[in-house]
Amino acid sequence: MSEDDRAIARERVIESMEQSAEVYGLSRSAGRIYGVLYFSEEPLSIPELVDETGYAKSTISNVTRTLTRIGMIYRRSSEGGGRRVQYTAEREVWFILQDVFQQYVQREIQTTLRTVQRAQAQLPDDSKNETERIEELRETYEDLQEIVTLASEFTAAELRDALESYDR
Amino acid sequence: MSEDDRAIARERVIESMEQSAEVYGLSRSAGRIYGVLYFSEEPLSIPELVDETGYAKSTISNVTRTLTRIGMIYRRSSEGGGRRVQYTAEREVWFILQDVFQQYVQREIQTTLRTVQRAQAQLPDDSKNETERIEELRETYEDLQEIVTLASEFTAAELRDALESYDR
DNA sequence: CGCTTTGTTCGGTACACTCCGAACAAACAA
DNA sequence: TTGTTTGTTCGGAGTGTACCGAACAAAGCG
Repeated sequence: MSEDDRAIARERVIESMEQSAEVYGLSRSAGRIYGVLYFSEEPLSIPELVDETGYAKSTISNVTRTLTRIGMIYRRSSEGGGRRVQYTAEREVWFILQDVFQQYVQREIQTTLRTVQRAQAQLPDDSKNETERIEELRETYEDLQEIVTLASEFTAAELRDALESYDR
Repeated sequence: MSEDDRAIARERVIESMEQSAEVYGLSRSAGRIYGVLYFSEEPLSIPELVDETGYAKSTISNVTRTLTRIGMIYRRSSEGGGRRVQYTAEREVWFILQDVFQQYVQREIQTTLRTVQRAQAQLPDDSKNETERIEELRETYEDLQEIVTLASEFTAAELRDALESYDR
């Protein structure tokens, strides 16, 4: 098993992370930067990330900021006392997915639900077309909110177990 | 309760759908077109959708195609025998979310899992850094795949019930 | 057969987004 | 102090996407 083979396998997985990043609304560079940090043994600084990824310093700076904001990587204010900033990856993918879920899906469901509830409050229940539709929407979104809220409190294993053991 | 109030409530909800569409990777126009169809009592043709939404005919044509492809709306080859194509909305929001899930999330998880499995197969288990990381990834993604597969077979109510009644 | 209506396709414009490089700020080293 | 390293910010080039209008195809109606 050569070092080359390991590097190739690593590269494939990182490419896959670039792909996934796009699916989750991030840039390819974000996927690569995360991937490099994911496989790195030690924390990396911005210049080191420039070397590893080939991206410009400014790109690294901007992308690390957003990755830090959404909790995919962590920023440590240097450990040698120097000015260098160090980054490490959150390696629990499940945590990351929960965060993305929370920030995008859950938020979207909540605002939609609020809009629907407000719209419904201003309408009478005279079963006109709009009124019925809005009622249906509200019910669905209340279910959704409950599901997402519960799911975000589970670990992946618990969630899997809950679904596998559920008897209809 | 005036017709105006109803129209205003309707408009608010449709705006919310435009927003949601963007979250799910669709265009705003897709959200509005779906929303108009969602509230419409009868099926609508392309010219009618042009009137209702203000979008250009070509935009309606393109967007209805993609909405039809992903199952958010249905296309009926005219019911008066004429050439007009009629569109109706899928009103079960849960079905739509399942489809989106299936097409985007599930697919992404599957390709990632395949990549990780292939990478792992080419590496020995000598517990080097890359090898460990890839093993962790594989486990997480196997859990994820199982969760998503199971969840996509549930109705919203069942899923909610499964989570609510699960005792850790 | 024209003429109208409907729907698709194609080229173009406007806009947002990604990434780069340069300029700048801040801290350390000599 | 001056020079060097690190990190952020800003302007711009390149690219993709949404949407529009025009041209075109296809079908019904006189």
